[in-house]
Amino acid sequence: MTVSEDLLQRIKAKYGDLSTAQKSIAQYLLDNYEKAAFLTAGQLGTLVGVSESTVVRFANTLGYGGYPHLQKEMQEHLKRELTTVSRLQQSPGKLKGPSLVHQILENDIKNLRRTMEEISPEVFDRVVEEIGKAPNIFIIGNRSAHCLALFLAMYLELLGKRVKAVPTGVTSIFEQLTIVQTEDLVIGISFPRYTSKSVEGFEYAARRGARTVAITDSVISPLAQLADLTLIAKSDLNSFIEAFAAPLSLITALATAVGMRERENVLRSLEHLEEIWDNYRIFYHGLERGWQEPIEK
Amino acid sequence: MTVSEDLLQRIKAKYGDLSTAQKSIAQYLLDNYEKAAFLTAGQLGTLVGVSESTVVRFANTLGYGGYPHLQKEMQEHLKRELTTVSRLQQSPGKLKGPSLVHQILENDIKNLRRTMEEISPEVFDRVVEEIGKAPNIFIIGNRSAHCLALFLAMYLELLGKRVKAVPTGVTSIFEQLTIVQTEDLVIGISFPRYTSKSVEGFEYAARRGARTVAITDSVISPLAQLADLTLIAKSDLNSFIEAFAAPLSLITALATAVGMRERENVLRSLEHLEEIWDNYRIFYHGLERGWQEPIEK
DNA sequence: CCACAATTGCAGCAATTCCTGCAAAACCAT
DNA sequence: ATGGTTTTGCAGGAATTGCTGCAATTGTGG
Repeated sequence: MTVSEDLLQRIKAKYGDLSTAQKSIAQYLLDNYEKAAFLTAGQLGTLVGVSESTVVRFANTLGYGGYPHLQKEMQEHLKRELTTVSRLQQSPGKLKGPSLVHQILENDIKNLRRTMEEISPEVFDRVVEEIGKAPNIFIIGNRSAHCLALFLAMYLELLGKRVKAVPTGVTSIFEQLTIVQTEDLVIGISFPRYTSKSVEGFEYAARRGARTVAITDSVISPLAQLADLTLIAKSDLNSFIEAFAAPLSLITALATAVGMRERENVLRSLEHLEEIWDNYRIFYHGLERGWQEPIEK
Repeated sequence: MTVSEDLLQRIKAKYGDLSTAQKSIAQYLLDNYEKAAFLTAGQLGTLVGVSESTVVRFANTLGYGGYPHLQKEMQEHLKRELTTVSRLQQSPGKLKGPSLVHQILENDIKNLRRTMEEISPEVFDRVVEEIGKAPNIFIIGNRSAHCLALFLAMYLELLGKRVKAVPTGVTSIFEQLTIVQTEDLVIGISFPRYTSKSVEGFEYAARRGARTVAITDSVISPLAQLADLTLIAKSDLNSFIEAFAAPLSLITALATAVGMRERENVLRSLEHLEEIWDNYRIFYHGLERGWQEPIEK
């Protein structure tokens, strides 16, 4: 816990006693430990302009058992930085222990970051294209992913698309997919542990020649193997429940992008909807906020 | 640029040709490269449960010159993630091409952060209590919030609770809520622009003397006024679509906490479910991972 | 300028990590 | 089952990386 601080503090504490060459190493570490964490003693030495031995002795001076020990500490520091929200680190004694809520929200933040990192804007755009021009859209999603499927379906419908969420229900997925045609788009949403019905349904659709998009958690998911286009959203689960924030966010982005693509149509049909919503009092009227323009600084 | 994609793409390309042991390595790398990047071949092998040799051969199969080469690639990937994220953090929305996806995911990260700051662990715990001891639970959620309601309902059901998601459907919310009793718990989920049906239904339940919990976006939301307990999840919308990542994450945390509260019961009923799942082949079997314990340090 | 101390780099040795031949085990299709 | 193929782990040698004695260098105060 205080491990990462240790490194910085050790350097600070001993900095005065260090020799010139060692000071330059210390300097480099403070500025670039995210690079240094991966270097061998020799490489680090060359980079800083000192010999390998000096680097080793530097580690010893700081009180480490050897260079590998120092290196490990840098790596821990790095890992910590990756997974922890800086805000939490800074906020003082406010939180006694990282409560469960915090752990889970933090985990979802990590998933979102990672998703952001791995998502390919090109693929994303092409998916938006596909959704835009597809005459019919089928969305496969079972169990927990069904909620995601419904969400996507609902918004695409709002945007004037012909959409059908296809869960296993009264009729099997296959039956519901018999009407799929080659121009149609099938979006499969599935995360570990992938439900077999979803995989089979998706496979069936692919074999029938439909265009296929997978929203899943990794390139090696069974859906990704079958799909024309794959969008990755991370969903590391560290409990028995899926962490679906990232997939949901991705789906939100998808729907938004589709909306942007056909701005005119969408605005028109939204205006129309507003009227309906108003007439039928769909929304609560105590706190009506009205339409909000995309703001954000 | 394409360096980091290379690793993923290589894995995807060769994944089919890999053996079982190698697949589990691939799996581990995709989920945990931030840890794997620091490990030696031997350590990685031990962690995944295969021999060092298999790890080395895995690297070769992917086309790398050896394990160090593969390792270097993971490190590059990691470094990239670090720098990208910090860049994104520092200048939100100021990127050269701030793609829509990034904007939206980033916005959701912001929502999660603010939710994390504003959530009260005490209230959260009390809500968990309430859920735990309630004989029946009703979850009100309409339109987009319906997905959230379904999600929560599904998991609570999995945990052995008597739950009913109450959307406007064949019968009105009121009709569905006539059976509510004073010991029962009603959870209302609603975000701007609050659907009137949800507010009215929630109000009705409150007047009937049920215990009430609101999951909503602010203390001044109509639901919060009526509820015994209120959980705040931020959902700043910067488009016509709600950003529901934070509420979803909060709900995930809720369900997890409830699960933890009754660990024994839950584990027992999960074991039972595992059997059922297995017998009926609910999950896809190519990539079966089995039950994973909550790990993380 | 000299003597002495501290620091540095080299070179070779020690330790770790990685690679590969080989036999046992697992798998698979008869 | 059975024979053949593939996969796996082990063991030991190869390569890399880290450590340290020693001599050269630098720096310093007299």
